[in-house]
Amino acid sequence: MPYSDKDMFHLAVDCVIFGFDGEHLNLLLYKRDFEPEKGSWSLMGGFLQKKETLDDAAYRVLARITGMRDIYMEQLSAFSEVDRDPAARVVSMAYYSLINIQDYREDLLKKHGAQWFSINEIPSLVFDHSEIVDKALRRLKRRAKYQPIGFELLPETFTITQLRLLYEAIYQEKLEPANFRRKIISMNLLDRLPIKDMSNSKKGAYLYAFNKERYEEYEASGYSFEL
Amino acid sequence: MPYSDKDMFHLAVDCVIFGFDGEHLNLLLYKRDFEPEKGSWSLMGGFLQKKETLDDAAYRVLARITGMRDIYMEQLSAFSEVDRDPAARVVSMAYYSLINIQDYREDLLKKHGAQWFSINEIPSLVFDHSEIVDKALRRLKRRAKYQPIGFELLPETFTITQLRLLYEAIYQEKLEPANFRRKIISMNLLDRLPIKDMSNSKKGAYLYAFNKERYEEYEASGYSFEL
DNA sequence: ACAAAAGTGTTAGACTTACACCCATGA
DNA sequence: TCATGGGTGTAAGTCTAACACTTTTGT
Repeated sequence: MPYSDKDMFHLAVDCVIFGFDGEHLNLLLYKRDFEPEKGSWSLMGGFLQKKETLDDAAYRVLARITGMRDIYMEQLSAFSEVDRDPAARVVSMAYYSLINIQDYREDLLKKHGAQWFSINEIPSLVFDHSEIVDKALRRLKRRAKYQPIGFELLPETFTITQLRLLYEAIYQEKLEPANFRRKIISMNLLDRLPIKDMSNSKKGAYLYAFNKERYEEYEASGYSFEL
Repeated sequence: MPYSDKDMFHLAVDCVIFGFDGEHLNLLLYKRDFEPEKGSWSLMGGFLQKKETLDDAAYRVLARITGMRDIYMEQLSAFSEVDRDPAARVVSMAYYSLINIQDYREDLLKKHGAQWFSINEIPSLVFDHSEIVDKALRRLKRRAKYQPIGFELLPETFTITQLRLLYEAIYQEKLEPANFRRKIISMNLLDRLPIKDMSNSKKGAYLYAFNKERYEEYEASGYSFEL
């Protein structure tokens, strides 16, 4: 048996799940339902199983809690401090994902004791989960600037104002509406639909959809998204 | 015993080690000295041990092969395909590191059958190591643009021309000497020493040193490095 | 003197920022 | 008609790209 002299480890995945409610960036947490630290707020997690990849495991956890598939998800970082889980040595791969908050299945959240928290009001978390969230937030801020991932947090169609509010929530700073609008439109990645959203103004605001195919073409020919 | 019903895994680290020889970006590889795939070119790696973190393990591997400490190193990504190592299930955490090629200990490299390869002439590698290298290269290109990590690949002091050649090797494209010089100097992160390097020109070129403290101050007050 | 690398100057055009202004419409 | 969010215009200032030019010194 090869490597039989080598140590073996429990491997877990922990998911930092972001959602945007139109105003604040939110984080999905749940009350841990097993020991140790049962009852404390925690990221969603689960153990890696023999016949799956880490990505598989992360999607499995996400689907269990939210009922959603086809979610934007990305590896964040491994956390491997020897005593991070006081009960046993567990190495955790952290993932972060961006979901359209309207798609989540309320019943599943309830069932798992899950709850959305504004990123400005995050409670204290078990183990090193606060550190994980911190890292995820920093990563999200950077990524949002240089890759078109913001759209993952919005519905299929959205107004430029909604998009700006999202970026303001991510960056935690105000953006000039006029300049933001021109910049994002000049990238030519949004398709304007012949429909207006009348819910926020009398004039109505055109709805747009992100054109992923076009982005991928541009990207392949050396273009790089920014801001 | 908590979690006793959960699967356990072998955990490895694999290190993508970059060096710059003044002209090309290089990668340190070694001939694998144990089965499976003994004799094939491979990244440096090792198994995680019970009482160390993944970072510890990566530094341990690096020190064993190069004799160096205090090296720039960063987690890249976990690779966890079920059959990535045909001999057994091994989940690998990939790291990449940047070293000053002049510091490496030739004797240790020889002893381990290690060798530098230009990134344009990388041989085929065992398992998924080519994929790991590919990812590391893409990460390095991005990082170099937005963080001052290039300096890790140069000696303590260097000329602006050396720095430019490094960036040209990373980006794989030519840069305007005049504009590059002005841009990097305008960042105010380099200290000019009262010494000239006479080895490449009759006029001589001033040597500079990266001022890390100043960078960290700037960074703390919101500045962000670019290009 | 001249070749060659180091380093400075200059200018056109692109992009950013800030803010003034016009538009459409429900109440 | 007027208040409100949606959307366009514009001009000053900054940044970039390209390339011409000057500096220094070993041979």
